[in-house]
Amino acid sequence: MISQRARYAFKAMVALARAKPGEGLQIRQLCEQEKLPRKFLEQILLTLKAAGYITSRRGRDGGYEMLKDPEKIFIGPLLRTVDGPIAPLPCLSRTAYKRCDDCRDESHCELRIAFDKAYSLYLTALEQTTLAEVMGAAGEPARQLLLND
Amino acid sequence: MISQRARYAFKAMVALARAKPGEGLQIRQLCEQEKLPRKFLEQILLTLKAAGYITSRRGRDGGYEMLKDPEKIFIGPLLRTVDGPIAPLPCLSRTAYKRCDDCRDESHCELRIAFDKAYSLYLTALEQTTLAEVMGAAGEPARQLLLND
DNA sequence: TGATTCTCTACTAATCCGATATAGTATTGG
DNA sequence: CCAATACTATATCGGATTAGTAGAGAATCA
Repeated sequence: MISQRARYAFKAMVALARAKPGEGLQIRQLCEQEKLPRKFLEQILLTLKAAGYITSRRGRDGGYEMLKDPEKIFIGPLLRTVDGPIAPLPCLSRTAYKRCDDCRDESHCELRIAFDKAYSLYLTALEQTTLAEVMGAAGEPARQLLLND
Repeated sequence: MISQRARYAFKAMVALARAKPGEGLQIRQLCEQEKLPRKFLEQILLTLKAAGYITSRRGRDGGYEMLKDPEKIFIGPLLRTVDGPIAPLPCLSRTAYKRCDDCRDESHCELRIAFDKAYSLYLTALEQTTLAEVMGAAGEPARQLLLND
């Protein structure tokens, strides 16, 4: 399960992507529109800003605004920014690789092999899907799930 | 990241699958061979037993033994029995489906759409891979990762 | 200047995770 | 039969993480 944090981040990004360019949104509007807890959201927006996704202005007419083109925002990195590493095992992580303490031979580790393929597919999909695509698909008539668990 | 619990479970299953049929392993052997904390492992073995993967015998020459054919043990369900639902969102879970509280229209939810495809691929892979396959692959010469994160 | 809005750090309550403790039940060799 | 052995079951616990709050501070603009 992804964290609540990641969900809020995602919702905020969608809202900001929908706002007219040049016109940002204030945190108050974000909270009210999407029903997000304000102070928690503040933190999240700061990390999104630090990661270069959005920008902000202080003062009377301040607010947050999308900085990066939604067609260039990929779900994978966005998720990683707020939730940290995505990999199911440390030894499968590219951004936070760590050898398992007790692992004798990584290339013959059953656990690693068990998750390698599945995770590779998962990550690739997340890294190729853009925020723009997702928003486009959400606007269309209706959708069928591909599959669930 | 999968839990420590799941890792221990996995290791124990591999060890039990390797043991000769008819000859089980005692928990002490499992702990020593794989360096697992004993009391924690006991709990895990109980849930594996409850799920029908293994069987056990009490008393002096007791122990645990593989019950299910490793060719019929799929990684996905195995993971689910120890770690619970795998899905990144409750609304994408088949075994533990739950609607998100604030969701107006599930079929147009950006968050859901963003993870649908990736998760579908992940789950399908995990549900098609067997313990036997993984153990076979681990025995072969060397392996290249498909990809990491 | 002062109202407004973002920024930054610290804090907290609740939950989860990994692990241990303890008491009990079944089996079997002697 | 009994004592040692091994599994069963439940309660507990410390530490880490998560979700969220508090409050002081800094920028902006009328």
